[in-house]
Amino acid sequence: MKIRFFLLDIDYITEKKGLKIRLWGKTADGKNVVVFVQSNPYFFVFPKDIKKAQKDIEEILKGKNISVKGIEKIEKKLNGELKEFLKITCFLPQHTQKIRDFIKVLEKNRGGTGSIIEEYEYSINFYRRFLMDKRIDGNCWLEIEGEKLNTNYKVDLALNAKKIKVLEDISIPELKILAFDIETSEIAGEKQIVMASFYGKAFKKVITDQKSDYPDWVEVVKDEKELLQKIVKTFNEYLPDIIVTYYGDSFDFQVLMDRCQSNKVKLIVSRDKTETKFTRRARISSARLNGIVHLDIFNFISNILSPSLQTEVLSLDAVSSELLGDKKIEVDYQEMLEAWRKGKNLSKLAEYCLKDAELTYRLAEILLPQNFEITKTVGQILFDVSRMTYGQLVEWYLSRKASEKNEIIPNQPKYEQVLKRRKITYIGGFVKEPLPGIHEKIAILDFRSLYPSLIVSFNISPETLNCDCCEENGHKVAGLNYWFCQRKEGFIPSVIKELIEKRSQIKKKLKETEKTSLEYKVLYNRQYALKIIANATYGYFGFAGSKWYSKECAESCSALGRYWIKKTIEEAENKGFEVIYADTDSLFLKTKDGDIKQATEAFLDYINEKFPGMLELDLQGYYETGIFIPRGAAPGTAKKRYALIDKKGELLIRGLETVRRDWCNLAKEVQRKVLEFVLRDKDIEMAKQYVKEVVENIKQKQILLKDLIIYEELTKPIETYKQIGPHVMAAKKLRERGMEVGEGMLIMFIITKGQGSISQRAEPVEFVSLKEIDSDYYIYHQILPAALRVLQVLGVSEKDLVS
DNA sequence: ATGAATCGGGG
DNA sequence: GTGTACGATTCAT
Repeated sequence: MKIRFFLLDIDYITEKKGLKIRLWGKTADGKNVVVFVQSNPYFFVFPKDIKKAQKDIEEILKGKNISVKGIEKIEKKLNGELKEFLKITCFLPQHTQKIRDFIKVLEKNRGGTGSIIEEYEYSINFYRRFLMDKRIDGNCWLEIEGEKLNTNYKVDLALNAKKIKVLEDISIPELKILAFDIETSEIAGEKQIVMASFYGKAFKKVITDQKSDYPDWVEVVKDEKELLQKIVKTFNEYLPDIIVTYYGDSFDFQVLMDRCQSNKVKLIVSRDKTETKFTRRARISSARLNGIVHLDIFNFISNILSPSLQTEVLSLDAVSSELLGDKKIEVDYQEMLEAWRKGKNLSKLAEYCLKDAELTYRLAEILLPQNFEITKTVGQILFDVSRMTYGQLVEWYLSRKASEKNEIIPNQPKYEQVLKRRKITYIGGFVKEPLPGIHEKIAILDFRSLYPSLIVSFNISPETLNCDCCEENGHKVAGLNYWFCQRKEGFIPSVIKELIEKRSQIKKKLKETEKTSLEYKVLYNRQYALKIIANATYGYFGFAGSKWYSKECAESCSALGRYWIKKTIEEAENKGFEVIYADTDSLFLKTKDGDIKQATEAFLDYINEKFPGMLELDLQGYYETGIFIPRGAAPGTAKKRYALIDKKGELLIRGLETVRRDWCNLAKEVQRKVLEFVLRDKDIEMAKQYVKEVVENIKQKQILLKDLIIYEELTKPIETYKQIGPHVMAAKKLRERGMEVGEGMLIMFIITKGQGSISQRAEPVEFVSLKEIDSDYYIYHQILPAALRVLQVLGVSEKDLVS
C-alpha cells in the first residue's frame, strides 16, 4: 500500500530480526503512522595503500569477535579533491565507533603499518546519517510504498517500507499539541510532585493530591502515586503528537521520572510503550518519548532566540511578557511553599499551574512554525534541531550539504585540540564607542548579512586558503598574509551562496504574498531559518569544537568586516552624518541638520551602489530617542547595550536588564522603573529622585523583608563545595538548626549586618528580621548597580544617588 | 589584582 | 545514541 505522511520523529531499534529505522509521523487525515526501514550504518577509511588497507582491516577483524557487512571501494571528495576510500558497512550503530577503534592502530603515527591514513564519519549518529543519505528533512512530507504490519504500538498504521519518496509540500497537518507543567513541594528535604497541569486545544486539566475547593477542571486524587498514575493516563488518553514544556528536560521530566521511580509507577508515555528515557547531550539530558516529540521550548529560546530578545532573564514570565504580552500569575516561591504547607490558597495555585501550561502552549504556537522551518533547512528532526545551538545548526547544515556534494565530513577535534584552539585568539569586530547621553532622531543601519556576503565574495573556506594556484592573484585580505583561491569555489562559500540566493528568492516571493496567508507565514519562517544559519557560519569557523574550524578563515572574516564597517563610517561622516555608535555589523546615525529619513535613504542608495558583490547595508529602523552604553562602562563588556524608543513610544532595550533570581525583587523593580523614567518620561531627575527614595527607604527599613530575599539553588551536595558562597553558607546554617538540606534545594537568604564576608553574613530568611539587614549591601550591591547600569551613561554616578 | 568556582532556567 | 554557552558575581589566593 501507499501512504503519505508528515515526518515528526525518527529513531531506530535493534531487534532479533535486525536493525530498523523507524519513521514516525502523521497523515493529512490525522492518522499516526510508523514506518520501518532497513538500513545499515557505515564509515569511511582513507587509505595510503588501498589493497593493503583492506587486507589489514580484515586481518584485525578476524582476531576480534565482530564482523562487518561489507567493505567496498568508493570515491569521495576530501577537501574538494576526489580520492579513493574504503566504505565499511556495519551491522550495528555502535560498531562504527568500535571497529574504527580497532583499526586506527594501522595509522603510521600510532605505530601501525601505515596502510591507513585516517578514518572518517565513524561517530555520526545512525539515524542522522540515514536522513542525510536519503535527503529526508525532518518535518517534510514522505510518500511510502510498503506492506502493512502489525505492532503493539499506539499508532493507526504501521508499514514496512519498500520505497520512500520525499514530497514537495509546504503544508503542516493539524497536530495535537499538549503543554505540560508540574508544581513541586519540598517535604523533609525531598521533592514531591503536588500538582500537574495540561493545556491543549480545547483542553485544560489540573491534577493534584492536595485537598481543597477547586474549579471543575481540577481533579483531586488521594496521594502522589495516584497523581503520577493519573499524569501517565492523561498523556496516554490525549495521545499528543507534540508535548511542550518550559525547561522540561532539566526539571519537569527529571522530577517526574524520579518520583515515578520512588513510587514504582512506570512512566510510559511513548507510542511504542517503552519507558521514558533521557538521551545524553552536552550539558543537559533530554527526555525522549518515542514517537512523540518532546519539545522543551526553553532550549530554543535560550540557544537561538535569546540574542534577539530584549529580556536577558529567560524565565517563563519574562519571555511570555515579551512574546505574548501575557504574564504568569504572581506567586512568589516563599508564598507557594507556605500554601502547600498550610493547605491555603490552593485554588490560586491551581490557576497558577494551569496558566504556566497555557503560556507554554501559546509560546509553542508561535515558535513551532519557526522550528519546523529550521528543521527543514538543517535536514534533521525537530527533537534534535529544537535543542541545537547556532554552531550545531551550522554544523548539521554543512554536514548535510557535504553529504549531498559527496564531500567527506571532517572529524570532530580531539579534546586536547579543542583546548589548544581555545587559547588562540584573533581580533574581533570593530567597535566605535558610543557618544554618551540621550540622542534624538536616530537611524540604525544593519550589516547583518556582512559575514555571509564576505565569505561568498572572498571565497573564504578552509580548503581555498593559501592555494598553490593563486599565490599571485588570489583574494587578498588586507593586513593578513592570506589569500583565497580565485579559481575554484570553496565548499563553504558554495553552500552559503545557496542559502543567500534561496533567501532572496523567498523574500521576493514574500512581497507578492498576502501577509495574512499561511504561505506568507511559512515563507517568512523559512527565510528566517536561512538567515540564522548563514549569519552563524562566521562564528562557526572560529569555534574551537568545529569540524570546519579555521582560525585563518575566522580572522579573515573579522578583518574584512572591520575594513568595511570602518569604510562605511568614513563614508557616512563624509556625507554629513554623525556616527553615534557602531559595533561589528551595525551603525547608529544622526544628521547634523536636515531630515534623518531623507538623508539615510540617499546614503543607502549611494553606499550600496559602491559595495562589491553581495555586500549590502540595510535599514533597521528609525528611532526618536536612544541611549547607548559604552562597552567599558560597566563590568561585562562583550555585549551591545542600548535602549531606544520609536515614534509610537515602543521601547527597544538591549543588554541592560541583568536582574535574575539571584538578585532581590527590589533591585528588579528599581531597574524597571529607572528605564521607564529615562526613556518614556525622558526625565533623569525623576529617575534619580526615585532611586534616592529607595535608598532612603532601605536605610529607614521602610521596605518589605520579602523584597530583599535572594534565591539561589544548592546544585550539589553541601559537602562538595570548594568555594563557600552565600547560599551555601545559608544552607549550612539551616542544617545546623536541624533542617534537612539537600541537593536541588532553593535557598532563600538575606544578607545581614556584621563582621566578615558576604557569605558569612548570609542568613536563611526564616531567621532574619528587618532590623538585622545589611542596608549597605542592599544599597551598594543590589540597588545601585541595577540603577547605574542604565543611569551611568547619562552622567549619573553613585555619588549622585546617595547623599 | 587575578583566577577559580558557581549560578541561571524550573519549583 | 556524539558533544560547544556565557556573562556576572563572589570566594580564594
